[in-house]
Amino acid sequence: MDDQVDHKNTSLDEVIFTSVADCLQSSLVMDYNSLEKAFKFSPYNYPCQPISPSNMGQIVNYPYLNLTPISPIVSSSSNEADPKENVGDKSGPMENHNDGDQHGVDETSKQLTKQGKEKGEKKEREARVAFMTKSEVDQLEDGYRWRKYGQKAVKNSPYPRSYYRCTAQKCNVKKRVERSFQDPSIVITTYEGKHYHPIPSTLRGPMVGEHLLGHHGSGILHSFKRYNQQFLMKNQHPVNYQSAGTVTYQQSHGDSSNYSNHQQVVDCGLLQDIVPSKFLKHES
DNA sequence: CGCGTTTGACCGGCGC
DNA sequence: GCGCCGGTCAAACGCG
Repeated sequence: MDDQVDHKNTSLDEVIFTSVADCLQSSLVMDYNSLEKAFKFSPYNYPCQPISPSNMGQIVNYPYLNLTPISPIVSSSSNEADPKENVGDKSGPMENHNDGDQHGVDETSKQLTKQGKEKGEKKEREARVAFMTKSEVDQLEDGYRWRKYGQKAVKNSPYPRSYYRCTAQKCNVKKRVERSFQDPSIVITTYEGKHYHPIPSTLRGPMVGEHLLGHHGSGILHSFKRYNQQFLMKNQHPVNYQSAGTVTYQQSHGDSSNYSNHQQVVDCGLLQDIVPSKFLKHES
């Protein structure tokens, strides 16, 4: 592939957001596979993006990740009929999707495969959240246990994409891990779905996140959706959860800077998702 | 033996 | 209809 990023997909040349809010306000629909292209705008050009207290909420749900938001990029991951119709003011049947979708993507797809789909019913996908990680290891330690169920070569990339599924029972959260072909030191991890269980306590002992999430183990997307709700209130825009899409973060991984990184994250409002607003007052 | 990984086959969506 | 591609399945295999 050459340098041209001119595709049938929406051109990502226009896709530089400084906050999740920007992303959500945008009607842009970005395919997951376009993340790779989008990333080239973000990793080093925006090493210290403004961190909104809201988008940090997502990170809480993966307490093992010490993430620094770089360029949050919203991607519609919904397979809803036409993305063009999916964004914007769609008031379709998905607004109440946040609490009843425990059946998950996997079962859905499997059922669709083996039983055939209902007429006119399309497979729905969870919104996805992508993280960029500068790491030599592909597997991020995010506190959850994953089982690899597939690996595929990625077109135009020498690096394969690995598919993982959460090993927890009835948890259909999946993630994809691949390396950026433009910068092999960058690992792109995409989470899909939400955890409805606590973080396994076997890793590194009890974590803050485990307690905080214990009530429902919300998961990264849960917060994301909650953020959307906040965003909704702030902006009075109907935002379709399903079209909320992918948000991209960058993580510094595997060295002593982790902690400071984490501190930075917290300082920037990491706990907004779970900590009363008084903790955030200093920011506003 | 249980759990996780590997890997080729298979399937569905999509563009031509 | 055909081919490409992304995603998933599942048997075989490895490891502790």
